[in-house]
Amino acid sequence: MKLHQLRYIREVARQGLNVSLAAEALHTSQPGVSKQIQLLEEELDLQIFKRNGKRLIGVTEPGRIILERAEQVLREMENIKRVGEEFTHDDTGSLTIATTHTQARYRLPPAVTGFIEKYPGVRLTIHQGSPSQVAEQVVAAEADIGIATEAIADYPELVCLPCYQWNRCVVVPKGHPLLKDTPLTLEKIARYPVVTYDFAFTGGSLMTRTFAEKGLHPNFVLTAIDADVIKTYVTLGLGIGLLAKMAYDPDRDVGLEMLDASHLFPPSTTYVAIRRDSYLRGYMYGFIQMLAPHLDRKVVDAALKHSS
Amino acid sequence: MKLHQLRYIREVARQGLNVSLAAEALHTSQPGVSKQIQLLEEELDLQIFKRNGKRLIGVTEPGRIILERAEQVLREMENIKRVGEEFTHDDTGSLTIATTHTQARYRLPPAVTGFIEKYPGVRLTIHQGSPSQVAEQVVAAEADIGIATEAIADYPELVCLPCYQWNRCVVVPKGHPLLKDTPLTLEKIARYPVVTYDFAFTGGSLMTRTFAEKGLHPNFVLTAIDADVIKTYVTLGLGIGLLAKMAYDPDRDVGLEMLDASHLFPPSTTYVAIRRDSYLRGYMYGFIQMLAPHLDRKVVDAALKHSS
DNA sequence: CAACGTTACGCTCTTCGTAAAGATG
DNA sequence: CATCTTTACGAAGAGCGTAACGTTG
Repeated sequence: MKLHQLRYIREVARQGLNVSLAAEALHTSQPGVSKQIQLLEEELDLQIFKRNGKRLIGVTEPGRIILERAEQVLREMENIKRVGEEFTHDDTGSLTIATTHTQARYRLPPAVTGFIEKYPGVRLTIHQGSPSQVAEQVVAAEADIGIATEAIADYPELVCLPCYQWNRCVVVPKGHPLLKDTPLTLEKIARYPVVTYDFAFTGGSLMTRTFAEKGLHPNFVLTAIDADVIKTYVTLGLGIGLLAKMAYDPDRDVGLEMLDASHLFPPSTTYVAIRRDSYLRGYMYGFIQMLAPHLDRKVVDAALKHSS
Repeated sequence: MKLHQLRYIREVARQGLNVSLAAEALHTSQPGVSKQIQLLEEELDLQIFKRNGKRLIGVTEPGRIILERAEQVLREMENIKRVGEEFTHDDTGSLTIATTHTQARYRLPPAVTGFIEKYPGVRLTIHQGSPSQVAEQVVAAEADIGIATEAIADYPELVCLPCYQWNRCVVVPKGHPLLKDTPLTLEKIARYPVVTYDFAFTGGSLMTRTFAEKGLHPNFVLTAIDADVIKTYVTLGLGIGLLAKMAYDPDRDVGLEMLDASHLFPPSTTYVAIRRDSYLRGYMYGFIQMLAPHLDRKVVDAALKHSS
């Protein structure tokens, strides 16, 4: 059993059971891939792929299990390589962060600025997506770190660390009647059309639940994945905006006013998610701590170890 | 980076940093091992082993991490091999169980009997040891399954499943005054010299704690790791025995009488422990269920998946 | 000097790529 | 018949073992 053979079956599976594509992706010849897969199947004495004549048409039950395990092995090999890099070039490498729009736009910038200043040799990449996409990317080891608020604690492969809490606010166009009608309540919000996050997104489902508990069903005229889109439509007078307080910027959002709504909704917690089995580079610990000072190396290591 | 290289560094570490011994254990030549380790270190661009001239005298910090990861990789390769065996020879293989004396002697026999009847092709091995030794063996993948009562839930690498509960009894020589002095209490037990389990062993520490809570400090004249030893000395009149109820056999223990002590001590739970990342053969599920019928394949898989 | 690790070298086995042949839809 | 997989074969390369050399305590 050779590592190459595991790489080959993984790539074939990833390329939709197309051996030719896999060979190309691996910068090798197609017959070589074919051969190695046969050898592996012969050694294990079972079929990994279902075939119809010469075509691969599926993955067998044992094949599925083997593919999972193979991924694990290859990830761990990556980790070993990382250890080498960490100890010889501890200030160069790459960091890929998966996160949602709101975090990327309003919460990460200071940490990112500090990071590129402290670790100029590290290539930083940010992938944006829905919370579940964020989680999936970390699970698939396409991202080193995931930052999101929802749907991220349910993956057994991930360790989640509470990063910070936040709450919501209402934004309205200047001169809106709600500005004088204090204090703000859920009932008053529900009288107006509401523009807010897409339900799949940060805190979306929690908001509807909070309204529903009071028997309220506001008119959600528009749901977006993007706080800037929400604010744009509020400016246009489409309705009032309900979004993360951190997404309101008094300097920039000149046509809008903000009303704190922290007392109306339970606070949400944003988490940092890491694969349990990943080996973290020094600068990754650095980034996490810049984002949440209480998450120092010890805390993160303890969380990783606690259930590895 | 080759799998062989990982095997080599693992074996060298295991053999106390002796390359020659490692080469022998791996059935290969010593220079080959030396060479491959050098190549690996060169590729990773760091030292795995500390050297004094040509002697290996220690493991470097990155080396320690790499060795851990290498073990993980090699274990996972073992698992893949197992998958092959499971699907081609699903009724042959081996099962190694690590457990304590009391479990092996009084609780496992029916399950073992049933097992060898149902799976005659599987070679069964039982390793006996203290609870911590049991746990260590499972962690080191020297045993597939660990069965013990204490000190086994603290290993993050292991998943523990509650197997069954049990409690204690007092055994006394025939005609002992305690037999007529009902009901049995802790105070009455403490009046006599006590023969019981070694403190490191099943329920030992729990018993002393229970006595101490009542301000009692019985005279433990002998502590043993073995229920049969305890009973032997009780027969000899050294004191009264305090042991697991399952360890009393009315047919065999002819010179002894048993007094239930379940009401005096909190019940203990015996757990089955498995490495989180191990691939279980079908017959392993079979054995576990024979031992504890509620632990069917679904339950075990759920527990393994829940935190892998 | 005895035990241990490294270097040197020739041999073997594996792997890879190219070319050709066989299946599939 | 275009696409995809397998078979065949020759060349390059990696790993292994023996033997000789260098170090360590």
